[in-house]
This record gives sequence, structure tokens and C-alpha cells, in this order.
Amino acid sequence: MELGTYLPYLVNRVGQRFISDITPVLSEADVDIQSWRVLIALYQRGAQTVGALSDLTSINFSTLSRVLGRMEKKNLVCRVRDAEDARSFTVELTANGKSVTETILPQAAALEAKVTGDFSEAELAMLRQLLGKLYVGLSDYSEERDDRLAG
Amino acid sequence: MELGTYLPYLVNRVGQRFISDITPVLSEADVDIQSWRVLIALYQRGAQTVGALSDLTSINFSTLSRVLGRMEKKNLVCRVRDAEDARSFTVELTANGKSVTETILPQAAALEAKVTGDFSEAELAMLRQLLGKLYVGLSDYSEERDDRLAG
DNA sequence: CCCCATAATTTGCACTTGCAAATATATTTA
DNA sequence: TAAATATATTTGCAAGTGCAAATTATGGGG
Repeated sequence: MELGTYLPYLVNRVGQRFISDITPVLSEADVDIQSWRVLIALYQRGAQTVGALSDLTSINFSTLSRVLGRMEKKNLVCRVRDAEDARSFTVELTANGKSVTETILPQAAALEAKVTGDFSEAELAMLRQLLGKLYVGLSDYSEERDDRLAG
Repeated sequence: MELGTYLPYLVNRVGQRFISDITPVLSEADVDIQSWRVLIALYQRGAQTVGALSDLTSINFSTLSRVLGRMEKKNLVCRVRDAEDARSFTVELTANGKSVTETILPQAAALEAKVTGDFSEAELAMLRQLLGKLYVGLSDYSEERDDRLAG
């Protein structure tokens, strides 16, 4: 096996670069990378329970709980008891959170456009599709493993 | 912009899944995810300086320094002063490190094979190529930014 | 109505992380 | 050749992280 063909390596390397490239933009807005993930998720998918948000962002439950704590302090989100199931909290963007997101979003989009400048539309579509398909494969694998453990 | 087309989101999600899927295998061998990255890099590319290893693995310098500390304690790697430049250390796999890597590697390969079971060879090749291309785009962007800062 | 099993979220704790400053060595300069 | 500058790596510190245990709340059976 060669490093340059090892998928987790290729994926991780790109992920890290994305983080270091977006970090200066985020610092400007005093938002950390995890909070940014939460902001986009909420902005694009609307209010969510903590659990749903954890699925959506791939941020660990307890970590997310603390990320939300930080975000609440900065008045980016608020947590309200879910009306239907009082065990859950519904997390929603505050007006300020929405506004901060709308400040960062165009810069993030510009970054994405810039770094994919050499891609054709077809290549971009293909990359997105393949990443989606890979995610499905990985998720199926996780579920199989969990089922095995559960008996 | 939609979450499902936002590249950093798609990439990060896949990266996280890879981590959670490989973690049980690594725990078995008492190796953490960062150490695993270092092990593969050294195994496939041979001994490296700390700096080269940081580039190769995308692990932050100071973090890597401590990861190497842990790995040394577990007798996975050793650091020797570079013969040509005594500022550098050369990091090399120990016999034990090599053996641990060879235990994990087939399982990691099997995981990759399993999660890409639905991919054609062409799709796999395409995915790797596009991730490589994206990495180049991201790296060019980082360099431009650094140049701008440097004046 | 109360108890128990279950589910959603948070917290305690020990450890990891990244930044910036410190250390160690190399190279250039005057 | 001593001082100044540059490069490679490590460390101090203040957060951030994940696991497992604790907390808060639901819903069904007695």
C-alpha cells in the first residue's frame, strides 16, 4: 500500500488544509472551527436537537454540549427545552448568530471557489458525489459493527 | 449554499467516520489515531525529520513533538540527532513499531476495501485523483496567504 | 400515582491540542 | 570569530476533547 493512495490519508490531509485555510477568517469573527460547523448546520437546516446536531456535524455528544455552551455565552445560539420531548433541547440560531454566519459564509464560499478553481463543474459534481457515496459506505460499516456488538 | 454540497463539510464528515471506524482496531493495539498516522508515514516513506513528518501527516509541529514522545515511550519510534544537521532529529520506526504497523495495516486495508465495496476501480481512481488535486488547490491557497503576510 | 427501564444531555476527569515563547544548533555577517 | 540571524524542535500554558458516570426527563406497568 502506498501513502498517496490511502484514502483516510488523502481525506484527512484535505480536511486539515481546509481548517487551516478557513481559520484566519473565523478568528476574525471570534468563532472556532467547531462552532462554525454548528453555525452552518443550523443556518442551512434550521433548529435542531443536540443529538441531531451531533449527527449532522459529526461532533461528539459531550464535546458538542460544551461547544454549545461556548456559543451560548457568545450569544450565537440558544437552547430551549423541546416542546414535544422535554428531555431534548432545541438549539436555534440567535439573530446575532445568523448575522455572524452571514458574515462568514461568503468568505467560506469564496475560499471554496478559489481552491477548486482548477476543477470543471463535472469534476466538482463527481467529487461531491463520490464523497457522499464513501460516507454511506463508512456509515454502513459503522452500523454493522454496532449491530455485531449489540448482538 | 447547501450543506450537502459544501466541500469542507463533506470531507470532514468522511474523515470523522474513518476515524471512528478505525479506532477499535487501533485501541486493540494501544495506538491512538495520531500515532497511527505517524506509523503509516514512517512505514511507507522511511525515516523522516520531525518537520518532514509534520508536513507528511498534517499534524501540527508541537502536537507532533508530543505524539512522538508518547510513541517513544511505547517503543514505537526513536529520535536520533540528524548526522547532517544537529538541529534536526531523525525519527525512525523501531522493530516493535514496524511489527505493530504490520499488525494494523491489513486491518486498515480491509476496512478501506469494505467501505469502498460499491466503488468501481475507475471511481476509486477518480476519487483519489480529485482529492489530490483539491489538496494542491488548498496548498496553493495557503502559500499565497503566507506570502501575502510575509509581504 | 410510583417505580423502573429508557433516552437526551451534561459533567468529572485525565489527557490532548495549538499558540507563542524558549531552547538548541547552524549559518551568515562584520 | 563573536554577534546576529535563521532554522528545527520542544515546552509552558490555557483551552478543548472523549469516555464513562451523573443528571434530567419520558412513558409504560403495577
